[in-house]
Amino acid sequence: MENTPCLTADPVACRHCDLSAICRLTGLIVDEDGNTRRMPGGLRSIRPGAALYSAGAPATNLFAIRSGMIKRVELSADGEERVVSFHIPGDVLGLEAFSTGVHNCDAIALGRVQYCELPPLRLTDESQRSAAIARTLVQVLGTAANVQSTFTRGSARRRVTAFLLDLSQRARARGFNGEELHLPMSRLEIANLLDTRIETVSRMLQQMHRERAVHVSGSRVRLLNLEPQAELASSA
Amino acid sequence: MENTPCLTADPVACRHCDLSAICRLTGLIVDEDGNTRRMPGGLRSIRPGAALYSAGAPATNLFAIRSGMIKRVELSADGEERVVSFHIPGDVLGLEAFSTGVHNCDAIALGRVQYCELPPLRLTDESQRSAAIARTLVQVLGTAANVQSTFTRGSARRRVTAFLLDLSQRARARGFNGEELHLPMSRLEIANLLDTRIETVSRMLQQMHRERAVHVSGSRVRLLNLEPQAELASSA
DNA sequence: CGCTGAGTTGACAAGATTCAAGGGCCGTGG
DNA sequence: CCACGGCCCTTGAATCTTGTCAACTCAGCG
Repeated sequence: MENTPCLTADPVACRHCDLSAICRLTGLIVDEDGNTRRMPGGLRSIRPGAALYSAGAPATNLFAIRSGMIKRVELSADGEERVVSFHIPGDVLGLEAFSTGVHNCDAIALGRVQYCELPPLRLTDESQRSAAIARTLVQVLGTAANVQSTFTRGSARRRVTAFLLDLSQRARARGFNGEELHLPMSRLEIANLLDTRIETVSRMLQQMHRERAVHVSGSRVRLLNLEPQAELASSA
Repeated sequence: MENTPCLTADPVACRHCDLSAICRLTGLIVDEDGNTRRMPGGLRSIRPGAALYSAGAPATNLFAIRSGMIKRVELSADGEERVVSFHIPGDVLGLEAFSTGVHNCDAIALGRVQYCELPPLRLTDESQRSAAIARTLVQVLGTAANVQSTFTRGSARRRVTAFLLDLSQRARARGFNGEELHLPMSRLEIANLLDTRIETVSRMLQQMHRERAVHVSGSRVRLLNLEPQAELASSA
């Protein structure tokens, strides 16, 4: 009766969303068991390539992705784009910029994206609720902080593996199928996340395909026998 | 009359410390203009190689480095050590682990380190102070989160450059001399931060030395004409 | 039906790692 | 005081990995 939903098509349930604790605290949703209580401002959506927010814009709101995927990108001085992270339904965006109050990267939709938008949180009052929200923020933020540099360490093979495993695990944590991935982003965008080249990503995926570690077919990747590579350089 | 203090020897003033806002909020220090009011628990110190905290230990306290430097290291499964970050006086440690309540890396002193230790913060009460503290935490954490993957991106040359510039900038922000660096860590530890090899770090430093970009003499490095190599993109 | 853009593949060049050897510094012990 | 060994850093040469450039396939679309 419960078919695992598709990462790139189906919306995430509130109970799997990082924002749900805050939503409940702020009284935006009442219903806990997965059903959406329509929020003030409603469930919004943007089209492929559109920006959830842009670098330089004031950062006051929080966003929770409900369906589709987002890439966060920084444009370096020389016009190269570097992908900071990909986000799936259940992820919260906007928190990273709280320290400066200004977004430092663009958040671009890879395909159609539905999301919830939270009005600015007021942490300034004396309510118990305010403190509880702050604590939750510190937690969410701390979790996110401890991640990302895995993707730019080690060999190209290890990076691609880490990328796939990370995506798979996160999908599973949100109630999606972690074996059957869709990858709505281009090879170039993957390469920009992993700090390597498009040809290298392609070669690694094909190599892993030949070795039956994954099954690659365009943007569709099935994880078969994917061992997290410790740190490999030379093979005898 | 004001001689800029030495990064690896002199203590940082409270006014340059990230923790000072919190110290003031919690009433631990009263004096704002750089003088230390002895804190409850006092100014502690550890010897070279000793741990400020270790992976797996419960994370409740905050630490502010007053003098000396700290490396944070993760031991990977295969026994390799990977350096997560270096910290200078004025930096706050311990916050990264707030989400899990358990430290995920070791914090090791590179030389003698003096530090302040803050007892567990209680964010649970309803006071205005509590909310203010939480806001400060979110800010400090957010700033720290936006950094680290610069060091593992791009060519080896770019990484070494980024490493030196980052250290220099942070030193300056704390009131130290940003041109004359001491580097109490070994080449191996630098290499482990930059995800490269000790020989590569050595070669890059010597190359930059020959080009008069820096002046290298063992652990002493003077920045002369260090251009940030393409794709700077420092996130504010 | 040919254009276009994304993905793949091959050949070669550039860059990084590996292996090996040597130099300098420092503490220990003769 | 000097000799010695250990450790860290540097340097060179061979090798491997990744980047670069170019060609080709394939699917979508006019």
